[in-house]
Amino acid sequence: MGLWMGLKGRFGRQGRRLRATARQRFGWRKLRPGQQEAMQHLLSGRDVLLVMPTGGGKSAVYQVPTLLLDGPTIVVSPLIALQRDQVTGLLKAGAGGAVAVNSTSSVAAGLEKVTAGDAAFVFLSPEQLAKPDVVERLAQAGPSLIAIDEAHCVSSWGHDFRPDYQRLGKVIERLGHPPVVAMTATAAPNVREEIVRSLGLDGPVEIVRGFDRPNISLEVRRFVRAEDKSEALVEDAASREGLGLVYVATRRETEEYAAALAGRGRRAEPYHGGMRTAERTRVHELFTKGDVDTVVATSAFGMGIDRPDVRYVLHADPPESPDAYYQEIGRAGRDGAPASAVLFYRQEDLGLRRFFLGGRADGEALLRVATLAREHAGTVPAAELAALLKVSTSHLTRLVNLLERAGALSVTDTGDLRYASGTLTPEQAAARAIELDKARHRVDDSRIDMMRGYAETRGCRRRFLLEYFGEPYAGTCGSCDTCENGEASERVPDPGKEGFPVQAKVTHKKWGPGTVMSREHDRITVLFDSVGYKTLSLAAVEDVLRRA
DNA sequence: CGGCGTACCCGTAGGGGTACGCCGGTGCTCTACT
Repeated sequence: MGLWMGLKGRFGRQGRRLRATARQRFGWRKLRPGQQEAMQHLLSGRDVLLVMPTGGGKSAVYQVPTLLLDGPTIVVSPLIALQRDQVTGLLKAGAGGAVAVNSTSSVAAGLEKVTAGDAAFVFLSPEQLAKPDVVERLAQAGPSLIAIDEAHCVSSWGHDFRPDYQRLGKVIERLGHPPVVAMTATAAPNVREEIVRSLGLDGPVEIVRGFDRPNISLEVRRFVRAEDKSEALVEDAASREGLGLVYVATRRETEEYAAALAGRGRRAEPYHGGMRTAERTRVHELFTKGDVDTVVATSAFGMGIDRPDVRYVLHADPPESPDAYYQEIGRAGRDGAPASAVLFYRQEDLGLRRFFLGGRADGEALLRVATLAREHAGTVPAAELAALLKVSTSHLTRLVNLLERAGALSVTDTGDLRYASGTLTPEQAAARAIELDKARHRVDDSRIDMMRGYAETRGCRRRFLLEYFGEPYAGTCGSCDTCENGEASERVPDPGKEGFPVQAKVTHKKWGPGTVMSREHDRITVLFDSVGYKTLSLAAVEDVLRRA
């Protein structure tokens, strides 16, 4: 059956058309594993969740089918710079018109191109798609596909930072829900679930390829004193060959480390979101040309960077989750040659990440939004409510998202709000919204705990990461520090066939349902729906945990 | 959450101790003015 499907997929008529289009219009002589499969699912009308490393050819998955379908493909992309690069690339390839619709040029003129049929690809930010008239125009153009680039942003940016990400599900519906492909380079199982839920994907095919990056060696170096850590990092970076990245947590650190490395005779440049655009562009170009040794950056440097020969990615501070960490180290060694990822770790440095998670939702404000919406018979324009409450529209969007999930509010196609529940009082609605927000906070917190788990594990680090992403990994990798010093092999877990094997569904007395993500010889880590990741001692687990 | 700078204490000279407040990431968009 599997073989037959494979043959049918490879030699089918549709497959031939896809490969011919890829060759003739884009000059790609071969499709990579997973690409054709994803394309065929899209052509047959299925939604697809595509998890592939950067450089793995995710864009091709929507680009090729677009040329076989009527109507434009709408691409949701988080950064204007990314949109620009993609448009330039498509225009150069001459693969149908492409346009980016954003605040840097006339939105009306861009949409005109789309309705006139001059653009097979339209790139937009979620913020553009928050405008009902923009969505209306796109709907009229009869889109054939929707592609969500960097789909993990739905989860990592959608809650507070860029709340319009949480509204994309509604937009997809409004656009008639043509086949959707959500693309990302990393996502743990609960992040994948959130992407699917939030976008409202309909029975999506999940395609995961190239997750393990065996050419990247993994190492964690632990420190007690901050000074020792930074000295060791500078020493390490200064002695390395080739192009590299150093990730830090604050803008100030980018300057400090870059200066320290420059003092050691390295061509080092800082990069962060607070720099002037021209300066950011300059550093980006130096990196693209390879005219720099090390870029010292906050998380602002990443999406859209594309060099195959990054040899090392050092972290002066841990990121907020293994997802973010894997994304950042995944920028090393795309050429397949050996590369290293080293985390310079102090437990205290996780504190800043906990701070960045931010505070709890504003209960007062939630109650006021709910109360005002209910007092209004019918609908209220969101802008009016924002003015009345004296909050920014993005803050209001955040509150509305929570109240909508709590079942108290609904948002009309034109962006107006309506109190949707006949049974919930505003007080109950606010209380529910607060509970939802708390739950998300618990899960985010647990991801920081998992980052600590990675840094402090004495087992194989690669196994830790891959199991975190839901990919069972037998044995040890041989190319991380714990494998090399022999500790990992002493700690190979028993497979746990009798008790709680990896991927087993379990139920906890207090935390409810979850999935076993990893085992060490004396403990297991379980991903719970309600509270995120919890590590449990096997000795103490019998009374509280059972197989579901 | 943790690091860092500042003010202040002590008690008579100078610097060590501590308490307190502030700061810290990611980008879209729209508006006003050059």
